[in-house]
Amino acid sequence: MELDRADLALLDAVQHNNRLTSDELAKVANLSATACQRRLKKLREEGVIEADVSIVSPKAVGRHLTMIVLVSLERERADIVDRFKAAIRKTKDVMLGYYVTGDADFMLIVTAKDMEDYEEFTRRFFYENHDIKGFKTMVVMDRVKASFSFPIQG
Amino acid sequence: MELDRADLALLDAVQHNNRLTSDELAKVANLSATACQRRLKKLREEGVIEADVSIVSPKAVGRHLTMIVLVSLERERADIVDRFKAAIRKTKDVMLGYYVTGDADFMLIVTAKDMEDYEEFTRRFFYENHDIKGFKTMVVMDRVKASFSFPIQG
DNA sequence: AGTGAAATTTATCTAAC
DNA sequence: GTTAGATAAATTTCACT
Repeated sequence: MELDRADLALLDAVQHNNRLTSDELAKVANLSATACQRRLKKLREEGVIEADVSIVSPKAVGRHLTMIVLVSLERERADIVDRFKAAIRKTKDVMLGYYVTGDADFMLIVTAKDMEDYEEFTRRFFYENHDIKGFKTMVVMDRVKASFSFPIQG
Repeated sequence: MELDRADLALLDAVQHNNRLTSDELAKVANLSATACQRRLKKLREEGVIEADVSIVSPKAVGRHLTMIVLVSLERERADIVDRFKAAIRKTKDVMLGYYVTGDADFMLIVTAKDMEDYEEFTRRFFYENHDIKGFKTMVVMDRVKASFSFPIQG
C-alpha cells in the first residue's frame, strides 16, 4: 500500500495516541475529519495498523517482574524453529518474542508475578522442551522506555 | 489503586483491543456501559492504563530492520546509568529500552530503515558515547509475537 | 462508594457533491 | 477530497441501593 504524507502524519499521531478525535487528527494531517477517518479505516483494513491497544502498567496488575530471556535451540532446523514459534504465540506470559541471528536464537520478554511464578514458567516452557539447548535470563530492573513507536518520516 | 474483578476484566479486554465500544465492554465486565466508561477513565487517570496506541507495522512504513542490542557500560555508576537512560528516552529509533541485570546492562529494541541507517544510528548513539564499553547486535529475522499484553487474572 | 437510566453533548458514519 | 445531515457513542446529571 502506498502511503502519502497525510497517511504518515496520521500514523505518527495514532502510534502515540489512538484516542485522538477525528477533529484533532484533521489538524495534524491538514485534512477534513472525514478524510482522516476514511484513511485510518483503510490503514486498519490493510494491516498497516496492526492493532489498537491500551498499554497496561504491569506492576498495577501484579506483574512485578519482567525478564529478558535469550534462548538457544539444540538445532536450528525449520520444524523445530516453527514449533518453538508456535509455543511462544500461545504462551501468555511471553509478551514479545523475536527470532534472531547471533548468540541466541530467540529473544523473549516475559512477565511474571514474582520469582516463583517465573520459575514455574521456565519449568513449563523450557525444561519440558527438548528442542532447547539453553536459555539465559536477565532480570529487568527498570523499563526505561516502552513506546512501541518508531520514527515515521524522519 | 485497588482493582476488582470488573477492572481486571476491562483491562484484559482493552489491552487486546481498545476500540471496543462501552456496550461491548459492558458485556465482558457484566456492568453498564456508563460504569465501564467511568472505570476506564479512572484507570487512565491513575496510570494503570499508561497509554492508548495504535500498533503500526514497521515494514509498512519502511522500517525494514529490527535489532536487539545488548549494551554494556564502562562503569555501572548511577550518573552514567541515568545519562544513558536519558539518551534512550530521547532517541526515537529506540523502541524499547530495559535496564537489566546479567551479562549486559541494557537491552534495546531498535528499528531502522536498512543497514546503512542502523550503522548511522550506532555511530551516533554508541561510538560517540564514552560511557559505553561495548554492544552486541542481534538482527531480528522474525517478530514472532508483539502483543504488548500479559496475563491479567490468570 | 459505586451503579444505572435518561438527557445532553460530542464524535462518527453516510451520504451527497 | 469536502460539507452537511443522520446515526451512534461518550459525558453529564441525577435518583437509587
